[in-house]
Amino acid sequence: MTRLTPRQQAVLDLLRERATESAPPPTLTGLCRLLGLRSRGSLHKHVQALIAAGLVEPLDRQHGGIRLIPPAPAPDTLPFLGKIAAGRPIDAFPQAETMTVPPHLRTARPCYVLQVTGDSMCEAGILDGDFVVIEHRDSARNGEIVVALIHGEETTLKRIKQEPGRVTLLPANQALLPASFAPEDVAIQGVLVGQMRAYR
Amino acid sequence: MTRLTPRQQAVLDLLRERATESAPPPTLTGLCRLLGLRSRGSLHKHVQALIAAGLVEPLDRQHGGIRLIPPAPAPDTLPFLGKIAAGRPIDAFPQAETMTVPPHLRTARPCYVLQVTGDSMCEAGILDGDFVVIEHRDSARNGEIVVALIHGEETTLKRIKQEPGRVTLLPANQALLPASFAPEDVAIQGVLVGQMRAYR
DNA sequence: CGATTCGTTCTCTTGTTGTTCTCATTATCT
DNA sequence: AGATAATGAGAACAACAAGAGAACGAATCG
Repeated sequence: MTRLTPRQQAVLDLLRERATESAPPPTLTGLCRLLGLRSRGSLHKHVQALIAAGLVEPLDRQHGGIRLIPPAPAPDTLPFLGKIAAGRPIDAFPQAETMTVPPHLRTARPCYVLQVTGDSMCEAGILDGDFVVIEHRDSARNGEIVVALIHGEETTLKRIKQEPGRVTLLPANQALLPASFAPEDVAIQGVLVGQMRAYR
Repeated sequence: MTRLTPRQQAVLDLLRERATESAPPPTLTGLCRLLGLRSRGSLHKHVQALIAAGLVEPLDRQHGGIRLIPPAPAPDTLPFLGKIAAGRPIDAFPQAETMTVPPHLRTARPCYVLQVTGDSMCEAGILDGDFVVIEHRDSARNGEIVVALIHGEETTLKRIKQEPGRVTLLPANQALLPASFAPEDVAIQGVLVGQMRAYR
């Protein structure tokens, strides 16, 4: 497979950008306006190149015109959403960056990546600066390490213990103490499924 | 192979610098501007010398947007050589399996992947079952975590401390003790550059 | 039915790319 | 001093990317 030209890459990026929004797939004419082009014929060449490269699939003609649907955006790249610390909310990046993640560090369900700041989980082998892969879901089993939103404000990475009428978040650092909350004060935002660290 | 001229080395350095960024490979004209040159023809000679030396590869798309890609563009699959433990040699797989590794967990030099068994490095955040990315080289700086072959028999993962006439391997587990050897009894097989863990 | 919009195909033009060539300048070595 | 290599400028060329625009068939809507 030959490499993409810069323009083809731009078209692909735009398609992937629009894919996340719950909007209908754009038409050729719509893409032209988004790219500032005035000729559908020119854009058609780029799209055909993307189809030939297996990066995009055309949709059958149903509602007036053929529309393009972008494919699964590269299975081993996940969105990198920002940093997480004990006691601070997530510093979310405005635009989603991505990070490539080995398949065995993630699950088949939607996942995302955070970078840990702080040593609240150091005894569990999660150090300051590590990257963690989080499976996005809103419930967890006891003993799992979760991303928890407390009081709608703070987001933290802790091991969870759920009892009737009480939720306890346990750090893995002897210098820190467990904290208990009412179940309605804790919202689970994901469960730890993988971890990575670079030594440099 | 003849030596590189100073100018060729400068071009190579610049290409390697730009390689880490996720930007598209530069064009000849772009490189000219970066180097302060006004003639693509002159730069072309240097690039051809680098290609002849096998240090750089041109892209296959001929005529019309050929760009230069620096060598060893870090394929994201590395050989997975087996398991490593404190006190046992590497259980090498007969045929090399491979594992995909994110680019930021490895270096530009040759690397491979091992799986850790045992808890001898647990206080450094490396637990039983973790995967470690090792850069293949035969020397290390003090304080780095290395794969060391002892007496030509046992292979272990430890933090290294090299003194005149003595090499000490320090585990990161209070239950274990450091071990000192003569320099000729310890062969460094690689240095830790990355680590991964799957929770499942 | 006609009007509109869609994808598709085609030609033409423009700009940029890598490539090759000649020539001038400078530094280094014998 | 003279020879050699390194370096750069600049011109010229063919190949390609990219866009504009026209034309065609098919499908939808009023």
